[in-house]
Amino acid sequence: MKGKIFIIEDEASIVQLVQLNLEKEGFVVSSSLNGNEGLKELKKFEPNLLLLDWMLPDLSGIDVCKNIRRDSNLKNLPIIMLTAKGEEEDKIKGLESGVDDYITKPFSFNELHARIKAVLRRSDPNIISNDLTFEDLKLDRIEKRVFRADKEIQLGPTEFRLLEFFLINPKRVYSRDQILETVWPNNVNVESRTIDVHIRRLRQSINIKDKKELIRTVRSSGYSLV
Amino acid sequence: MKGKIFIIEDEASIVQLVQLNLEKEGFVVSSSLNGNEGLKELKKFEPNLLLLDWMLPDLSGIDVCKNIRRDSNLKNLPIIMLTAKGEEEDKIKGLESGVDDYITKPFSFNELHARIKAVLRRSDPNIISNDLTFEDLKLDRIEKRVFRADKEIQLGPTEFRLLEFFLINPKRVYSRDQILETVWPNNVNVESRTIDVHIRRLRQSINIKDKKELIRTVRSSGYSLV
DNA sequence: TTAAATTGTAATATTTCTGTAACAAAAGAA
DNA sequence: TTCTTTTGTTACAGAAATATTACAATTTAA
Repeated sequence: MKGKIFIIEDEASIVQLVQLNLEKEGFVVSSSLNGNEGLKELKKFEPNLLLLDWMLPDLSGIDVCKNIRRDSNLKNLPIIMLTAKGEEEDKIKGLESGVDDYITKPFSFNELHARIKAVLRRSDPNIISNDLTFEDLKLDRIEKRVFRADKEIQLGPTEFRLLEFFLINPKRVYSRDQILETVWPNNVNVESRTIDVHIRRLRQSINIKDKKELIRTVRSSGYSLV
Repeated sequence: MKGKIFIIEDEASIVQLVQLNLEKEGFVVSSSLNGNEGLKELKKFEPNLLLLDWMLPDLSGIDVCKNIRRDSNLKNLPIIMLTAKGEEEDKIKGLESGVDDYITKPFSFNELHARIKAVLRRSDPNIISNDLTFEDLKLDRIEKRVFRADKEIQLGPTEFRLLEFFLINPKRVYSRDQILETVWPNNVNVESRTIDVHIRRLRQSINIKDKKELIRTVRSSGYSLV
């Protein structure tokens, strides 16, 4: 799944077209033709991104936007505003009201797609694909494969989950307790030093000679991917 | 490739919608907004099927149709007529003039797709492929046959469904639960370990010596086709 | 109806993975 | 330096997951 996108736009033809195209790209899409209803459905649908028309029959796009930014659950929802030609002077106003990007109608689908990807990449990089990557490291969550410099690497289940964990937030340092909580199934009790051993195993697997060490030890704090 | 479809229809919105959907299904699609031009482009495009609007700005659908039937190269081109509601009395006239099927607007895409498949199956069964393939593996869903490297392989019903399942999403790793849910009829209760046995049987059947193993075991995750 | 094929399960064998302990090495602190 | 703390490394036994086999029950075909 690439992510969920909600559309609030009153021109049904645009909605259909965009929806179809996005679904073709692997997004899950839902839509609403006006602002008030849209706001309600939004909360149920929990999208990763909102495409919002500037001019709506009831509320204006800006009003919808403000509403969203006021809602603690939706505060961080990325929004791309759809504006008609000639409304461009309002750009700045739109961005001020908390829009992440805007696009002028008529737009090509490619342009829209590019912007969606850009915005999503900023807000939630994992949605764009099921691959987690960091430098020359790639982890495919669907096929359950790991590559370093395009060479496949064999990992045991725990090492796989461990690497997956680090790849979600590279560079960040995690304590052994944090690692334990997330990577190990709940309610198991393992020694904190066990992690050292798994780190060692992971290191051994992903390290390639002449390539730099990818896992950093932070004494008295934990480990991180660098 | 599933085949080429040409559309002659003057409502651009319908054309767009249908075209997108058909392309999503794997057809190659081209279109024209009026009859005369459509006839010309038809000959270049060489479609396997024509979607023809009843009411066109210049020629009527029937005229286009008659034209086609008179042309020795296009004589056998299957045609599905698109009619608006209320024109239904004309059905018979349409079919008499050499139309293979007709569909009334507004129609759902599913309905259209079903009719297209039906017509194509009659006129050119090879186009509607019900084969799933992956590398040198081929599964014919209609004839219920499986081939590896052009040699037919005998499978039991369950192994067949299992392989069919893997072929729909090759490379993707499925858990035993996912496999159970999809491959086994609902509401049956079989041990999750039973799958191992069927995997073994499937492996035994589709493996050929000197050829690589096709089913990959991903410890603690499941299986996939590779 | 009989024979053959198919299916699910249990029992057993095999493989792979995991956690721990013990010791070595490194980094800080005194 | 020397001591203390933290991390690295290794080996290994037990655990866990998968493979394989055999068999009885059931379905299908002859």
